[in-house]
Amino acid sequence: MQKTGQHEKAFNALGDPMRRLIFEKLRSRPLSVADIAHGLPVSRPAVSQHIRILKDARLIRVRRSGTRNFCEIDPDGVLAMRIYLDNFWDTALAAFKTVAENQTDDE
Amino acid sequence: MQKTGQHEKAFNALGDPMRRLIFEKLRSRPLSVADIAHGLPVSRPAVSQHIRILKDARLIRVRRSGTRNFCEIDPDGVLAMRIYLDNFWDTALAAFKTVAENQTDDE
DNA sequence: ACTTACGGTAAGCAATTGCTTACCATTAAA
DNA sequence: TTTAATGGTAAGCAATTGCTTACCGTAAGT
Repeated sequence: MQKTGQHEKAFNALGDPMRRLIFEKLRSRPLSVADIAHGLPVSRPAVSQHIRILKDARLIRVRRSGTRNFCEIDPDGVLAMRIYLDNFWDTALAAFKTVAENQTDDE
Repeated sequence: MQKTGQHEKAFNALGDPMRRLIFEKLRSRPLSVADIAHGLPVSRPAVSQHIRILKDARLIRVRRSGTRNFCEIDPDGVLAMRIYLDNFWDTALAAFKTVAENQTDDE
């Protein structure tokens, strides 16, 4: 009973360029919200809102430390997308084969 | 020199629920535009517009046959996303390790 | 030639989304 | 305790996006 689409929210979250940018920033190391906002062409509250969406999609995790919120990649959401795409890939290629066979249906 | 982000358009395209639905419909077999629209809660022109975006993202291909346009999965866009995520996965996990090591920095 | 099926495009509208500026709460430093 | 740093949330606005209807072109069928 897999709860329909953990990947749905993830795709939705990464559908936005700014969120992909934030996601990329966290690729190599955890950063505080302010750190993330620094250098981005949007305000800090805007970043906060993006962070919530990324968190809901389980693409990042937020860990509080003092007054700062450190964000880091959450493997769960990333894995969900990988699994979905890997699975999609397999069935799509299988379908391709079937079509090819039916097309070369020659005996 | 990889041309910055073939995956960008793909993530953008799959960021929309209706486009994910269309994408899913094509998973097992090619379908005409009308076939895709049939059963969806939106008009056929709406489907046409989604198809263009999916095509631009190289997630689907369109092959004309008589008066019908058959859509099918394009492995290119899917592969681009897979490669991006696989790569992301690797570097993110490597970063996790580094953090863990520095955290247990006890001598 | 007429008609029907298929489907792309444009214009306009409605809903959603992303951003900003407030404002407030919490924690650490003075 | 006062002050500064950090950051979440709300309200409002602007831009984008997705949808519809209308229209037109092309290819098959009659």
